[in-house]
Amino acid sequence: MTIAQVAQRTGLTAHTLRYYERAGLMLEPPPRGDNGHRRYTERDADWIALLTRLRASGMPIAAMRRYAELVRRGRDTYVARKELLEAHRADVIAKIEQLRSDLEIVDHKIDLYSRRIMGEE
Amino acid sequence: MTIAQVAQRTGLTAHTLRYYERAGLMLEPPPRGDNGHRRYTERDADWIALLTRLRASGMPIAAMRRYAELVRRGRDTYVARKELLEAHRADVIAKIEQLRSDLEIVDHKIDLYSRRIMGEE
DNA sequence: CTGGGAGTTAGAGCGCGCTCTAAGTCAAGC
DNA sequence: GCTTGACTTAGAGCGCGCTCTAACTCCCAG
Repeated sequence: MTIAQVAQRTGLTAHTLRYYERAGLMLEPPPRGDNGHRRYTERDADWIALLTRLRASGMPIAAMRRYAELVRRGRDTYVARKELLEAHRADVIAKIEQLRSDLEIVDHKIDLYSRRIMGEE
Repeated sequence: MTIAQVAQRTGLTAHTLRYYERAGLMLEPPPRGDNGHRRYTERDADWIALLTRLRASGMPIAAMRRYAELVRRGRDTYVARKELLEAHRADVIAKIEQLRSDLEIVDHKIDLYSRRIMGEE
């Protein structure tokens, strides 16, 4: 798989894929073909897909790097990995709650404007 | 009210309050005392509190500026204000949905590790 | 043999939202 | 008078996550 294909598949750009690699997010740097081009495996693509999900949920690059390091270190980091994800999970839930609460104010304001608009017309 | 008091109350720093003012987020620049210091009114503090809620819900500074402009322009912008907030509301809801969906993957992974840890011990 | 297209690198640049610095003014307390 | 502390300004700097540029190599089609 070429970098362009992985980009296509994951929605990231080739630039970003190289950036992620530099940032230490890959389990191992993808091997190169004779021409020096990266050749990604299916497993790489799956891993990158997972990264995009973690990223989309607001996990910082630094935490993703820590996670990648744990995965690289193998089976005896299951507990640490689980803890890392649980911490992230708590962050996400807190964020959702925060958004929900802020949404109330927005809704309230919208309501207010609705009534004012009604009152005028 | 001094800038420090408003900072205290809103959780922003004095630096940020001045930045918001420069960014055009205030309804009007707070008047100054004889010493040239800003003197905020209760209404200013309320407005800033609203800004922090909008900000916390992810509204960009630029959108907050547009909203402030509408408020400054007075009563005949109710519809536009409502539309702006409704657009923001849709953004927030979409974000919440996105987070919820990403959370599923995280939960799934946590589950996986739980079972692996169990299996090993 | 000549383009064109896809990849490579190191490193610069950008947009956002602050955050801080430097240099200055002013008022109150010792 | 002198220090301390709260404020003022213009503008620089920062952290994050990309995003892009320049210069290069390689390969293939015409």
